[in-house]
Amino acid sequence: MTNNDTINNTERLARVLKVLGDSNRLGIALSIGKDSRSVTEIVNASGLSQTLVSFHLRIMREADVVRTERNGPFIHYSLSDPALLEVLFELSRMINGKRLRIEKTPEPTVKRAAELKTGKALK
Amino acid sequence: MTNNDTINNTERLARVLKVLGDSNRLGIALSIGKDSRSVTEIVNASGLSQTLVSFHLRIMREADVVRTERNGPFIHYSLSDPALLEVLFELSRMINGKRLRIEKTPEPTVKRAAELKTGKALK
DNA sequence: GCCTCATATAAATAACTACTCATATAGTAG
DNA sequence: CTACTATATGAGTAGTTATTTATATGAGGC
Repeated sequence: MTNNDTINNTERLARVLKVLGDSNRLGIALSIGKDSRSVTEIVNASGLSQTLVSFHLRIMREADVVRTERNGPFIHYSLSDPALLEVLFELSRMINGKRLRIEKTPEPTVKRAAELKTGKALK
Repeated sequence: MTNNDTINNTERLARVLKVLGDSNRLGIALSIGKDSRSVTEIVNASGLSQTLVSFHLRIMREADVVRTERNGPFIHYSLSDPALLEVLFELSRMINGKRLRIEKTPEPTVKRAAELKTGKALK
């Protein structure tokens, strides 16, 4: 592996991180999830204007974060690699830590949740 | 967890992603790695100006991506959560796929490295 | 063909970001 | 205290980005 490859890999990674580093786009990615969603669905879920959603979807498309598929008058968007979600959840866990997770929290036990409520686990 | 928490979690995640979504900052984070590096070391490793490195380090510090510790005249920076590296490597693997890894590849065996050299593993 | 719905694109702009250059602060040695 | 090294900060700026408004394209039904 040449040094140049490393640079390019870093840059490619940075590009994707930047694309996801906008809360509107991140929200869109999370709302697509493992599924496939039409623009209208995304618009409704996000509360953003159709134009703005299309704008962000284009950026995500060009960064190859999402894929499109036409279905009649609809264009359905899905994550190019749904495994992205796991990475995002993991990062979210790291960042939001004891503050719980993004979306429906998948695994915290009742006991753990109780600790969080009392602030006991927050140090 | 209220809906508001979700929004805040998403925003916090986006903020960190944005911080890492600049190739200079990402490079700095990767060059710090599991270690602790002085500003001068980072400057030398990155080839960026001291001012620019300090500028980016401040952004990373304020996003809590890095921590500082003073040692005499030096200020050493380290990743707040070194596990961040694994997440970045995983994402990099997803993105750069068969195109090899970032930095010194941590784990590929000799055999694997040989395959990579011949391009055999690149499909 | 025309109408409607779904989506994309273009242009304009305000806000933000990375960067440079100059300067300041802080630690250590003498 | 002075000199030197290490690091941070402030001001200025060019370039980028998110957003809005207006308009275009494209598919399906009539």
